[in-house]
Amino acid sequence: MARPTPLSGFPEWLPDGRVVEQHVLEALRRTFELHGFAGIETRAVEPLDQLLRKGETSKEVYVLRRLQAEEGEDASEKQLGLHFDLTVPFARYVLENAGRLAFPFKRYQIQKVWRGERPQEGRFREFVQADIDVVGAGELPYHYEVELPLVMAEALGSLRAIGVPEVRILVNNRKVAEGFYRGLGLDDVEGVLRQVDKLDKIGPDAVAELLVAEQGATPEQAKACLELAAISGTDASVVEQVRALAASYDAVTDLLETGLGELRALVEAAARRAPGVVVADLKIARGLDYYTGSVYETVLVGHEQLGSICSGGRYDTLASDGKNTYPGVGLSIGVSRLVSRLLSAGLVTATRGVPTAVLVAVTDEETREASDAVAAALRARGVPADVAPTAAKFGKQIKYADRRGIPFVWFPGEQDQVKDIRSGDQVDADATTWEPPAADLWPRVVPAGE
RNA sequence: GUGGCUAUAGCUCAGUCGGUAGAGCGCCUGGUUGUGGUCCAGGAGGUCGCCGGUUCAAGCCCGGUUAGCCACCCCA
Repeated sequence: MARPTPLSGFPEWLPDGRVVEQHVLEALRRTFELHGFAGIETRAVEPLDQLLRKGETSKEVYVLRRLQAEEGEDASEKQLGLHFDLTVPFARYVLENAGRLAFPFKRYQIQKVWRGERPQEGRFREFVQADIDVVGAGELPYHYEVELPLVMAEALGSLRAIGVPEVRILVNNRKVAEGFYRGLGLDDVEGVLRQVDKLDKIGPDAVAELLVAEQGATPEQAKACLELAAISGTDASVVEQVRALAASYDAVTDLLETGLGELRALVEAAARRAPGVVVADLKIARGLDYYTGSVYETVLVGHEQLGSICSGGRYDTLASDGKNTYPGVGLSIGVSRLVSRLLSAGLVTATRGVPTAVLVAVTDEETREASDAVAAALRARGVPADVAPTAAKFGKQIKYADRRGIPFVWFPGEQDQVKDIRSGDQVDADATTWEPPAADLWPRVVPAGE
């Protein structure tokens, strides 16, 4: 078979990259569980009509079909698509299991998702998301909108030790934006948000033009939108700035006041519990139209161009079965986006790509069993050990270990010896008692350069 | 979905005016008694993405196609 070419947008890591990814996944899972989130996994597919409820995303959904599907089979059976996020499957799961779940229900979910996008750096067609959501039955207290981003701050903060840069969680509140725009007399809130969202890419002048041309705003309304978008800060003073701005345009509404109250609570709590991490930023819009309260977007400091690595928000109707509605709030980390940057920018590295801590050399094939016995004795005590593939010259066997990052080579004999191939130190050793230093026992993930 | 760029050794790339293919790194072997990395010597490895056209002659020019990268869109 000819050598296959890589498929763009379907990332695969080499073993040492996988070590990094798994460390990240483990760290996230641990933080989520420390905060009481229960883990679930949902199937990879959902009925197509469920997936399409979000509207615009339809083009991105991969549909599933049997290769030999009969003509007309698709019509009689329910069409299936691969899920493109974890929120839609979760909503379906909540409805399906509502009678067996206890609300408010806190869950985390770490799975692959698929999107038919044009790939780019940090943008994939198959990638891993790590979601946390809290969903209530009928109602959901506001304080969860404060707590969830702080859980994510803690989860991402736990990765600082391996070299992950600082994060900044930018927050806004849909009620603030909507209340402000409506107060100005702009009723196409979605449209305005979409234009304002381009601020970082095309600049304020171009956004102002778009607001006038596309949204039918007056130049003064456009100016007000830009002034709102320019407000940001880490304390409650942003609330006063917004209120003053709205007053100056006579655009104060009840909705705006409600949103400002919520934003203030979030910023104040965050300032106490995770100082400097959460920043109120009134230009954060989020394209998704189902958010109804707080919205969140997270950037890696120094890697802002990568885009958001963790986003989410509050939605009043995560799910609804007609009789009951289930409001929720959640965030999702783009694990693949994060890990791909950690690896490509050389921020984080694994000490080795194989688990093996000790390579047991083979003197000759007649005594391979003795080498196997050494490896077995090491493994029995929890030391990952491998046996050399051939009884090649010891130089080659050492090289075999070196190329894989295996730190120790064991030489069986009258008196067994073990060599630390980094230092060259070689000492007598006994397979029933010898242990490598704790730091060498398993591969570790460390900041690059250490 | 729209637009731009690219495609040569395992990797990163060079290849002039169109004249049958190069470097560095990596890999293999050797430098005597079974201990790697440095150094030295030697070696293997290419359908120049694919299909067609122009030409005496194409890696190079032209058309198509596929794939990759980047930007837009959107988003993790």
